Amino acid sequence: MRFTDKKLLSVLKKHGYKLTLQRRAVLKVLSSSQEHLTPTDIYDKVRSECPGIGLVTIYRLLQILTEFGFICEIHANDNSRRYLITRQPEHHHHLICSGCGTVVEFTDCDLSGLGKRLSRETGFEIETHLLEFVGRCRGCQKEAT
Amino acid sequence: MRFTDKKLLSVLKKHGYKLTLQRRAVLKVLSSSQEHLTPTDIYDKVRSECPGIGLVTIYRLLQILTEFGFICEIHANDNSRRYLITRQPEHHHHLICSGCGTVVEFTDCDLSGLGKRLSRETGFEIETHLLEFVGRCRGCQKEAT
DNA sequence: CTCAGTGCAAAGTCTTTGCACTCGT
DNA sequence: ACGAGTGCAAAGACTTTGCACTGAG
Repeated sequence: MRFTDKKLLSVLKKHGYKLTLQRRAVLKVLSSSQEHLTPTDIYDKVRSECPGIGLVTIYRLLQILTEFGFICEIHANDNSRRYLITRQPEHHHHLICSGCGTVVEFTDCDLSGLGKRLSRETGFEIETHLLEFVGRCRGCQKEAT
Repeated sequence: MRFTDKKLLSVLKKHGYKLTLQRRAVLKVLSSSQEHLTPTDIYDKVRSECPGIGLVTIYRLLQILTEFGFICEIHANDNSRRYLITRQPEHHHHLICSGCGTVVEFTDCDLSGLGKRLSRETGFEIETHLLEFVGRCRGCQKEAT
């Protein structure tokens, strides 16, 4: 599941944000991408549709989306800095392809048993957890052979 | 479990690295800290013992330690950039206190069932995973009351 | 004595901020 | 027409690199 750009636009509008060409273009790119993108990745993709756009505009929209919880970061892909993708608002996790960067979201992870055990052993009061799986998607498996 | 500075020094020596005062001081700070530290955090801590040290030296040692796999990053603590801590070399995970930043390592996580299910459902060939729990340690729970 | 290691300063990235102009409402 | 939003350029924050000096082996 994933937000459409229409949905995102309507939320922005409801909160009094203006629906500029730039924002429409960025949201289109974000909502239709399966990969986790850096601000610069988004910039490059958006420019074909919206040539004059500035990188700053992307940073500013990303910040707004983050406040709404529409953005989440991918961590497992080490070397890189800060990867972003639109998301569903419920608690969820990611399965990331180490080949092409495609991200699949999944929601069901039963970690309550492990959480309880850690809590018992360490005295910590568990608040949340972060879980990412990394692997190769079908396409990238084929490529490797 | 955690590497002592002695152990780390002996590995460096074995690989032909010189054991300078600066390196000794940084390793002492790293190996005795329970928190995840930024390069600047380390810098501040080391300066009391080794006043003339440069931040650059810390970056350079961190890079060496990373190559050996003695460093790992903490991700769950959002806002911040790049947090570091000495580690045990086996596959392991972290339990992080959202109050004081203390990090506890744990090794046993049974995610093979979940991994298999994801693999079946998505066609991904799972390679690895990243798991972090965030909570409040005993001390920080007391503080809150 | 030798050269890896250091610290300084400068350069490179990435991100944010200030400001005048533009365009959605 | 108004003010949020934009793009430029400049400033900040973080990290890496070049270079001459220092000190561990």
